[in-house]
This record gives sequence, structure tokens and C-alpha cells, in this order.
Amino acid sequence: MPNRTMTVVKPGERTNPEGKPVSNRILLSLPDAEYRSIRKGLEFVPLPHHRSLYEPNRKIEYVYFPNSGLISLVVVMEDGKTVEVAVLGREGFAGVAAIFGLWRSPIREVVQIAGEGFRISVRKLRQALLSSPLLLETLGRYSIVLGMQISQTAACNRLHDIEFRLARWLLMAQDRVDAGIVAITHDFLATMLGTDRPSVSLAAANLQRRGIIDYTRGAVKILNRKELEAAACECFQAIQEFNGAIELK
Amino acid sequence: MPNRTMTVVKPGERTNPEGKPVSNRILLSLPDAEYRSIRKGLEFVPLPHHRSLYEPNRKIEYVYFPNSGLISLVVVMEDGKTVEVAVLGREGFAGVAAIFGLWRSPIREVVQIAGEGFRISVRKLRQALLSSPLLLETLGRYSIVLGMQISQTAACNRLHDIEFRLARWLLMAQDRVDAGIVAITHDFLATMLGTDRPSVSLAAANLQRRGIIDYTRGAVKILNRKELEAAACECFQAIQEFNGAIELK
DNA sequence: GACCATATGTTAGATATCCTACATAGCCGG
DNA sequence: CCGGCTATGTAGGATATCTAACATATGGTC
Repeated sequence: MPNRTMTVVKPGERTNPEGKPVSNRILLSLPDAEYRSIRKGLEFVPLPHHRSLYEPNRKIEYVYFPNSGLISLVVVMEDGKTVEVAVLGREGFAGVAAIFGLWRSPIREVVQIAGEGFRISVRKLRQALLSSPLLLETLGRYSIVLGMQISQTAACNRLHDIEFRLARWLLMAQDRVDAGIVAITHDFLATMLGTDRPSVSLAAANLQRRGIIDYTRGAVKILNRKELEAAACECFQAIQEFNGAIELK
Repeated sequence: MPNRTMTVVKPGERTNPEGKPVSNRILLSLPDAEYRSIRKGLEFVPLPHHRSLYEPNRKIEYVYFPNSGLISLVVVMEDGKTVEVAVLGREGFAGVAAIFGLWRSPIREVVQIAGEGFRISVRKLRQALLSSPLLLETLGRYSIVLGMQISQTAACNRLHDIEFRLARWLLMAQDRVDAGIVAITHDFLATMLGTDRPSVSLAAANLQRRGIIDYTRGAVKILNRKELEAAACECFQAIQEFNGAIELK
């Protein structure tokens, strides 16, 4: 592989053909030539709350590069129970299976925190990959980092109590919203954390009693980030470090 | 990407430079040109019981293509607790992070069932990848399938009781041994399943009482494969199907 | 301001597991 | 055949959920 020149462009210094500024970290980290090879295909799209980007085993038509918001990767069991296995925001992209010609995946991907970004058709992206090994390496590298996150989440889901996992989730969410308020209900948190709603309510009540968070109907406010980090398990920091490895050589 | 011609050579029809026959499915699925591009680097290696191939955050020097045996991917927490997030055998390869220039991963990979296979240095493999997009696509595709397995395991670990998970593990193991006997202790099963040893003993005793398995010190014998499949959760079949997608277009 | 759909509070019982500790049993070497 | 090491059997108490159900509260709408 050619040695990678660390071209991290500042947010807003790149645009898509519609003139929309790019703040997705992957797109910004590409060298100019590689970015130009896919720029034409990038279509600006809103990412509204609870929009499903992929359903299990449905054909993957587009790959999404978020500028903002949070996308949740969820496994759905036959009985309807669900667990989140990873989240991503502007640091990554959704639809990794498509870059290697896999047209479906067992994962549901939904927007948990509204935002916006770009999408490109799988056909155009794969066309660009043909002539750009560095683009493929960048996207492939992210897919590996995402696998690391999924691995850590797998272990966390098995070994850590719900209050720790809730704290971890809120931290990951806060990093992807501008304000300190995360718009989500206990019910959806239960879906993410692979548990039931009362368990989430109890854990949230506990964090509230400790003065770490506050919440009302459908919104959680982080009052004390430091203490929330202390209330979370090691997995939050671990995942942050994986994501930090995306742009490093 | 060039259209993939399905070149699946029969086991034993390829050899490494030492003349050792190849039965790793990935190596057999490569077109002749792609296989030739890495053949020189393939070094035959035994994969003895409990050999650690990678430790968390240690440099990845080699990529392993097993002919036989079972390799377990394990996350280790700070307190020493462990959970397996995936297994692989002749259908895959170990060290996926290296193919995209990531030199370390948080995962420990250990041989759970002894076997043998080939290793190639990361340097030589990456050299070959430079001139072979199809090789990269094949390996990249497997890395995605492995991610699917990790995802399914993550959900399974959260949602399914230990007896189901134990049944699933035994099935995955049996598929990678020749006899119907899997050499493993309850203690190691506990490490894999992210639980404690007594819980494994209880679950195993239950499967034994039902006439599905039999076991002695350090070895589990599958008496009734059909019933064992019925005793496992949907995750076993799901993972089998992901692995089936490796070689499909 | 009443109503309705949704969100959160709370409980009690049933389970599953975790944790610790000790007992028993198989295997190997001396 | 006698330790000594490791593997498995088992138990009791402590926890953490899960489950199902009902109570209360909020916010928006008519």
C-alpha cells in the first residue's frame, strides 16, 4: 500500500456538488484525488429521527457518510428482541458490507439522533474503489475499527450491569450531539441496551439520584460529564480509542 | 471490481512451497493468479492447543490461514473476565486487522481446538495486496462476514441463556473437528461463554441428562446432533449462513 | 380545559445467574 | 499405590434481571 499522507481537511473546506459542506471525518481525511473520485456521487440527505437506513437482509443500495447525528447498528432476534452492537456518527460511515460486494447484512441500522449527511450509491462507490486503493484502504480500515467496537460491545453486554451500560451509551450519544441533551426515551434505550424498559428506568433513576443526569419525557440531560464517565465501564474509553485509530497510520 | 470467477479448487489440489496441502477455504477460493501471488510467503505451522496467536494491542506480525482446528476471538476486560466474540476455522483467517494496515487489535486470539495451517508475514501479504484487488476483496469480504458473526454473538450473549449458548458453541466446535468429540474443559467453556465454571457445569449436566451430550474430564461427546441443534438458539444457524456468504457473489 | 397517547414510576414474584466454598473424582508421575 | 494437580459436582446466599401489571404524569390536541 502507498504510504498514507495524512490529509485531514478542516470541516467545511470540502463540499458536495450541491455545495453542502462536509464534516464527515472519513471524507475529510481523504487525499484530494480520492475525494474527487467520489464527490460527484455524494448526495446530501437529512437523517431524521428513527429513520431506518437498512433492514436485515434487504439489499444495500446506498452507503451513508453522516455529517452529524448518531446511527445505531442493531441485531434483531426472531422473537423481536433487539440489541445494539455499535453506533457511529461523523467519524464513520454506514453500510460497510457493501464496500466488498456483500449486498446484505443481518443488521438493522437506524438514526437514533437526527442529523444529516451524504449518501452515495453502492454502484458509484464501487466504481470509484476500482481505481483508488487508498480509498478502499480508508474505508476498509474503518470497517475493522467498527468490528472492534462491536467486539467490545459484545463483551460489555455480557459482563457489565445495566447502569454501567446506560452510562456508556449516554456518553457515546453526548459526543454526537451539540447540546448536553440527548433526545431519547427509556423505551428506546431498552431496545439499544438489550433489556426491558423498567430496568432502564431504574438505572436512570439511580443516575439521577446521584446528580449525574436529569431527564424528562423523552430527553436526558447530562449534568456532570466527569461523574458520568466514572459511572460508565471501561468500554466507553476503549471504543473511543478504537475510533481514534481510524486516522492514524 | 472485476467480476468474480468462482474458482473453488478441491482440498489438497494446492500446496505451499513446502508441499503441504491446502484445505483452507479462503486460499482454495482464490483464482490461480491470486493464489500464486501469496503462495511463496505461506509457511506451514502447527496450531497447538491453547497457543495464543495474538494478544491485545500487541503487534500483528502474521496472518493465519487454518487448514484445521478452531481459533477463538476473545475480549479481555480489565478485571480479567473474558468473552468469546467469534470463532473461525478453515473457512476464514486470523489477523483481519492487518490487511488494512492496522497493526494491533484489542482481541486475543487463541487456538481452542488444535489443528494446523499456514501463516504469512503481514509485510508479504500487504505487498501482494498492492497488485491484487481481487485478493483484497476476498479477504475484506471475510472480515465483513466475521463482523456479522461478532454482531450475532453480541446479541446472543445478551439475550440467550447459557444452555442455549453452550449448545451453540458445541455445534460450532463440532463442525471443526473430525470426530464427534470436542476436547475442552468446563473452565474454558466458561471463559468462552463469558460466565463462571459452575454455570457451565450445570448447563452441561442438563444437556447430558437429556441424552444430548456426554462428557468426561476435558472432553465433550455429541451424542445427538439433531437434538443439540434443537437445544441451541437461532444464532448457530445464523452464523452458519453468514459463513456461507463468504464464497458467494 | 378535557382528552388521549405516550412516557415514566413502581411493585412483587419468578428466574437466572453470580459468587464462594468445599467435596469428590480422574489422571499422572514418582 | 500414593500424592498432587486439575476437573467436575454441588450448595446456599446474594444479586440482578425479567415479567407483567398497574399507577401516575406529561404534552399536545381538539
